[in-house]
Amino acid sequence: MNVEALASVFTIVDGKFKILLTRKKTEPYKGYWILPNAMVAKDKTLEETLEEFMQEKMQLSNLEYEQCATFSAVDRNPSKRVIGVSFLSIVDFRTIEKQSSPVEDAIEWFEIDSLPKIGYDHMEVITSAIESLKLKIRHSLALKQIFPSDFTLPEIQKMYEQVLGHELDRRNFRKKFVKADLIEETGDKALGMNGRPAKLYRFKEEIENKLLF
Amino acid sequence: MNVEALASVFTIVDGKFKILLTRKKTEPYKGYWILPNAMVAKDKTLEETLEEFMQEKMQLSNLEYEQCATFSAVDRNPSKRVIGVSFLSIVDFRTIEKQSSPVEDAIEWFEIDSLPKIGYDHMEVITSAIESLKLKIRHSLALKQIFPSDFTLPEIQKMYEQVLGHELDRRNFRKKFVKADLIEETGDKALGMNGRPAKLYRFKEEIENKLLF
DNA sequence: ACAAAAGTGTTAACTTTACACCCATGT
DNA sequence: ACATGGGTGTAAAGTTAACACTTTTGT
Repeated sequence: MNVEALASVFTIVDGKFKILLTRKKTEPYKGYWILPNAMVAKDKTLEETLEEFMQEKMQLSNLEYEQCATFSAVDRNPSKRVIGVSFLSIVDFRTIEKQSSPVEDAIEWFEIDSLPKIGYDHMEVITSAIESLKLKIRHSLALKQIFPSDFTLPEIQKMYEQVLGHELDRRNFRKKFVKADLIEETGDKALGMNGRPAKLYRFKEEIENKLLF
Repeated sequence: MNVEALASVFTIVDGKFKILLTRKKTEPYKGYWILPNAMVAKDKTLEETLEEFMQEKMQLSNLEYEQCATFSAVDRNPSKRVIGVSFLSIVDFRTIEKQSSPVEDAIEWFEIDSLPKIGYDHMEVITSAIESLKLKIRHSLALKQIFPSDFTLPEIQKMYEQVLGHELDRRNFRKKFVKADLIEETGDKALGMNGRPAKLYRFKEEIENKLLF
């Protein structure tokens, strides 16, 4: 039996939620986009397999992965039987850019509401990952992964509005974060936008994993 | 690569939370207790494999299983490499009793706070299942599985207290369930105990999956 | 000075908690 | 009649939701 690890890696670029996909170069599903994935070797755990693959082939290191779901439909891969274990990761886009190698032509970030044609059962995997993500971002620790430092409250609010699917009140949103004792001002301001510049924040060193929404 | 499905089946007997284990009859881990588990065949999904096994070997049919976690440590099984996918199920004990066959000597229900010696990495699997259970019973739909009908509020409260690990106020507990519009009286009362008999309830036909705690 | 986006405070509605007495049964 | 456990109401505290004006920047 073959077992593969699949990664649904999410990030935020310019206030838009995006997922990392790679284009398949060979049949089956040639030209379709799929999730990064790697077959598990006999002497590796799923997590080791995934981390190595993501580092070597996707130029993404030091990501944190969380198990998400396992897919075992007999025909999910037409070539051979493969059981897929999916992982969820959320990263800070600014960190990625620093690490990324010059050119990786078959790797791209897509907005989650305008995905290209997806190969295998990966649309199902993505849908399940987004559901897990909805649950996950309700907890404060998850946010610290996406926004390790230097975020503005309007930024983080926009992310919530996209993932939760509805608008939130700016004043109440701010109050929630302040009362939860999660963030502190860095002292700087976000420049380069229209209007009054937003204050920059970071998450405090030691935060509890509180339920926020 | 071998892949197995593992089942953590929970129930309540006389107000006590219990988990189903089987005793291993052969080496390795002879005499230890382990979770029911079945190797996945090439032409079966994990869910099919588990359902068939539980029905044939454990005399438990029509259970609902929910995926829980995947275990891939290289040495988790000393004989050969096996990746384990764990499932969580919660059942009404009265339903089981009706279905169970005369004698199954190596199958037993254990209270979760006094488990026997556990083989393989199954203690880790159980711990992870209990964590998932804690999250799960906060949602109303999960409760409907354990208590399909004819439960009393004190019963369900005792379960919450065990799983959540702290005591709850009887009056506020009741109010929460009534306001959530989840339950209705059957009209009968639970007899055979000391004190005033408790009213019996059932969950309403169509309930939303609300967060209760 | 105007447009754009950020920051802030107060009040009302709702939810949660804390708490004490009465009720129905078995012995 | 008494012991046991179940059922109920109310008030205070805390939380959430609704809402409008002022501030800081770029043009």
